[in-house]
Amino acid sequence: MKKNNASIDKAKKPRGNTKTSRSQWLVEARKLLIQGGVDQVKIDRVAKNLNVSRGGYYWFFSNRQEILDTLLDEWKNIENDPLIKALNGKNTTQLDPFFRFFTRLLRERTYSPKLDSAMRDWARQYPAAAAAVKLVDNRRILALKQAFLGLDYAPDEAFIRARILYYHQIGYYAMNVTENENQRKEFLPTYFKQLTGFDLPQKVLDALYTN
Amino acid sequence: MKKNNASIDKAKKPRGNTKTSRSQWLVEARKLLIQGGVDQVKIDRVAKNLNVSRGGYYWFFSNRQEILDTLLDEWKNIENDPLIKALNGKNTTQLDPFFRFFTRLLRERTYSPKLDSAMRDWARQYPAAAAAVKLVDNRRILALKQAFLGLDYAPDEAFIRARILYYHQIGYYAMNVTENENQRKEFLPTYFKQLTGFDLPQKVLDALYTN
DNA sequence: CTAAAACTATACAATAGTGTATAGATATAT
DNA sequence: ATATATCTATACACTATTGTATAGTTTTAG
Repeated sequence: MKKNNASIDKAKKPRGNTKTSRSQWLVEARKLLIQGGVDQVKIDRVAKNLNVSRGGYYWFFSNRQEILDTLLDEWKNIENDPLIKALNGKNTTQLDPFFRFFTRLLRERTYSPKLDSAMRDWARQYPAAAAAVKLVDNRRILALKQAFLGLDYAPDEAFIRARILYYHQIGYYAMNVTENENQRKEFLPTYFKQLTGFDLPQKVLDALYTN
Repeated sequence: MKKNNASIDKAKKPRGNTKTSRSQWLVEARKLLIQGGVDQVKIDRVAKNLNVSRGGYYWFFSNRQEILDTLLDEWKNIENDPLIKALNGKNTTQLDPFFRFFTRLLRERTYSPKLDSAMRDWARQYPAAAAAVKLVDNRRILALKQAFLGLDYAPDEAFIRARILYYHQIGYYAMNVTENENQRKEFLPTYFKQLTGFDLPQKVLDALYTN
């Protein structure tokens, strides 16, 4: 039993006739963004999904653009990027970053490829989103390049391999591939070999299946 | 000098007070679809871009959905898929399909990756679009697999290579990469080697630079 | 118990977009 | 020339969505 659910939001008890919080509006708006893209993030639909009238929205945000920009900022924040975290952990072997990277993609727990896609779509219309996407992509590709350098690839090859691996993943999700986790695990060793140039150790594969 | 511009549309001269044609509405709507996604395809904006009032739209189409569905159908049609055409041409060597495939992607003349992206976005909201995207993707991946089989890869490896190559391209464009044609040509040999397992012959590379 | 902070709900005005109805314009066939 | 098929323009009704204004509710502090 949790002592105080309100602490999820601001760690302080709300005073008045409160049903929602700023972060609840954000969570619900993010869902709509993921499902249907920016244009589907409509204040009245968010309110409806929160079982609340639109009125409260304008208490937390000044207009529609503000919640969109907030979602963009949160996504852009490096602290929230599971892929970067996966690549930057502590390593026993130089392949560790790749094990973690693939695991993260496979599991789709902390990483939301659909949110990424939504941001990419938005980027076509909205320059600020385009800038954010570029930043995030470059950051990830650079981190991947570092990982490939750790495998002793020459800088040029490391860069191209980083791009192929990253672009491939983007495409994989952009395609909305409907494989389930087990099917994806089946293909994993072949993908891993092709994309990194190294065999996926049986130990690592087993670990993916057991927990 | 063209004899008759109207022949572009229906090969018959329009009779009355005509400023647009069905296909002009489609062309203009497609532009909006590419630029901003389905939700940005608004009849009044298409009309404005055609310098015409909305009135005429409902002569050619019965409602908004109809032009969207028409765009989807046209895109889905295999006859209009430059990537399939590229892969299915006549070959001197077994690498020819790949030369043509890469050329098509590089040139971006007949192939519109942005339209592909827009369709993919739409697919998240609209089941018919999702089905079309799946169909087109599977068709292309299968054609790529055939090309890889021509290089004597085992069926499994051919399939995974087809996917990696295709997904990679999807991602490449989904990322809206801002490289110009020359930059892309520079990377081409390394990409080609990584993605096909074969060297790009100097002759082919030269041909890309000269014409 | 009461005040007031912190929202919520409702009503309203304004704008954007769709679809319909209909009168008007015009190029071609005859 | 003129009839008519083939559009175009305009006006209207309707719906969706945003933003504002304001009165109402409720919970906690004191």
